[in-house]
Amino acid sequence: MAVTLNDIAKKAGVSLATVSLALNGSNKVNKDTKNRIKKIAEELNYVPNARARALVKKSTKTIGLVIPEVVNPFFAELAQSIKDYVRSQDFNVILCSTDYQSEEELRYINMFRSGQVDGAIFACVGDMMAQHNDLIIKLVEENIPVVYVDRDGVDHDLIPVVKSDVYHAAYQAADYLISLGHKELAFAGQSVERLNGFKSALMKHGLDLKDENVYYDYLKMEGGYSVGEKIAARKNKPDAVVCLNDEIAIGVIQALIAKDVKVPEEISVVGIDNIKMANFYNPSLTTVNIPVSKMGEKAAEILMKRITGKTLSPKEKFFIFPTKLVIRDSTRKI
Amino acid sequence: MAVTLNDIAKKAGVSLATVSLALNGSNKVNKDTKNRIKKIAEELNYVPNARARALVKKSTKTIGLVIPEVVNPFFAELAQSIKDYVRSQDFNVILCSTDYQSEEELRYINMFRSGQVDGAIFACVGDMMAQHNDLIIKLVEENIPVVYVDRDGVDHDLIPVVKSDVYHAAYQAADYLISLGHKELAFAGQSVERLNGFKSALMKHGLDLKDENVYYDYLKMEGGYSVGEKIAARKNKPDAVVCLNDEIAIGVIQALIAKDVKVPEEISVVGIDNIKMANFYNPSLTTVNIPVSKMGEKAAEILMKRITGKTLSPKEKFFIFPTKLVIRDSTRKI
DNA sequence: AAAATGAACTTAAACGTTTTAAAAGAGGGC
DNA sequence: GCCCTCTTTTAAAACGTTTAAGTTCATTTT
Repeated sequence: MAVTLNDIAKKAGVSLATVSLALNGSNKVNKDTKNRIKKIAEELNYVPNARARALVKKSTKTIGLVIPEVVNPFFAELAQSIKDYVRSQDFNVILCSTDYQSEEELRYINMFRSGQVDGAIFACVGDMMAQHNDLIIKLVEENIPVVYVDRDGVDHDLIPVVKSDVYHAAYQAADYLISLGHKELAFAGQSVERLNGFKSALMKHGLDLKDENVYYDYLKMEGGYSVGEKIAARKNKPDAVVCLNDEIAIGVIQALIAKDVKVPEEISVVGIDNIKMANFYNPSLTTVNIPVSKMGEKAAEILMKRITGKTLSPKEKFFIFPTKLVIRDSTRKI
Repeated sequence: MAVTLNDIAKKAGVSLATVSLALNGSNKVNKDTKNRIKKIAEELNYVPNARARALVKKSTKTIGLVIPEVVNPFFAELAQSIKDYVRSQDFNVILCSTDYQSEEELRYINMFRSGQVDGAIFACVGDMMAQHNDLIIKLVEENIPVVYVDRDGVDHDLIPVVKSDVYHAAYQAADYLISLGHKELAFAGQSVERLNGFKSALMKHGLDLKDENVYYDYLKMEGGYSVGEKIAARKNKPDAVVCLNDEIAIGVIQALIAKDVKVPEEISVVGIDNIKMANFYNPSLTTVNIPVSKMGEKAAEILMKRITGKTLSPKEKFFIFPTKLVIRDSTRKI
């Protein structure tokens, strides 16, 4: 059906090897024959068989990207930036979203072991599911490079980690709210690291944290909405809330507004991530920027280095991006 | 390095063929040997080489998904639903986003021709870029099945199209606004089909459309914001605007509010798509629902049918989904 | 003129599976 | 002992490349 090297070889009256060499631009083949072969290939509309090539080269020029879901601006942007980078190196990315299902991650790991990809990036599925770090370590030991992004690193020399300082992000958010005069801060979302950063800011200013002010749950936008409803229903409301991410923050705000609690007049809300929508929401959202695109690009760059056998600088084995407070309209001075 | 059929064969004292047969569950091999082989495979932690398998089976169990960008809730949801469906058939999806670049689409088409995928879905890159329908037709003629979603179909028997009735969606939006008493409607975004639907509603009610009320441009959220600013700056403002999609609508609203034009009190705004954020925005967005997930699932189902050689019902060759008006708070009766 | 060099091309192995056709072995019936 | 049949196993081709190791033949070197 499809035209192969052999077809070209016959038509050109040379051996299949010559054709291969010619099309790959080897300088061991005569210029004239090379051109002749190239012309014939063109005419026949030849395109090399990627499957055959993959077998002999032991490479599919494809990487796997494991994320919890695409329908989440943060991961979408991560995916985009990673795709953009690897694409520039003529690689492709297989989209592996797990929907926070541990078994799905497992299936993907097995697929990776089969050699369908040359490497993989595992993004942040940290807190909320059983991890397969042991299997992932096996994977890299079988020479399939892996890099983690925003996922708690196993301390393994062969698994580089690209992170943002989310501990500090939560700290910044809380610290800013306190500097505005807020005294009773709440936290929404499930992430040890962020919660700890949040706590450390309170501690620094000698504020204490009531249990009822911690909504430590696996939340999405709808979950944020429920938290907002719960807060609105309390007699003693917190005067500010730090959310694990912007989506949750938007959910919280929407619920508060719906229950006639004014944001930021009565309660200040801050998110983390700085997704595009944060700037377009109403009120626009005060948040802590996480440079997702840069992180994705860096992770991809590091993975490609590993795939091509380049050595990493020590810094690249644990690359941490700083976060930055972005002040908008969902917070105000008391 | 990695363990192969041969390794198992040696250890089991049988031929490589027997091992292959055994592991693939053939009933031509003795039960005892089968079990013995399976046990050894287990012990050695064997996993079949996907690259070799792909070569002989002429299948990679992978499809390509071509979309303009992932960072767009509509396409993210489409991607998610397609991934979910094909995953249930043990297939994977390669993420091919073009950033609206015609050449990128071209590169992907060539990659598809090389046999890296068993089929492909091309989503909606219709109006805003040079199309490669001719090359895509070649692709399917080379036996790589393709389905279009929300992309203007070439009239080719081998290219099924899954669509939503966006013409009608725009009609519904405009019709609803008119029923609320609005008389001077504007349109924002670049899509012939939607603009035509919009126009037909005006026509039906005998309203005419001034040129200045058509912001026919390739827009994203930021673009919507500019349009909102322009509208806010006009002395004679339209009293309602229909946007190509929800993102643009949100941009428009955000700008209007920033310029102290109240939505919906002074201007009603309606979107199309019904992304999740439409319900969480403030004001929540009146929009026309497009069942993206269902569309994605249907497209994937049809593609898988084509890949596995099943025949399609006539209906499946042109599958069109109805749209539905969703009334929220960004519109009001005059 | 023999030997050495080098350019241009070819042979054949390799990659790791699947799968077809053939071989080998085990019983059974005559 | 021979022929058949049936089960189990194996050899080998095929998939379409890449590439290391030849081979051929012309040209240069000594």
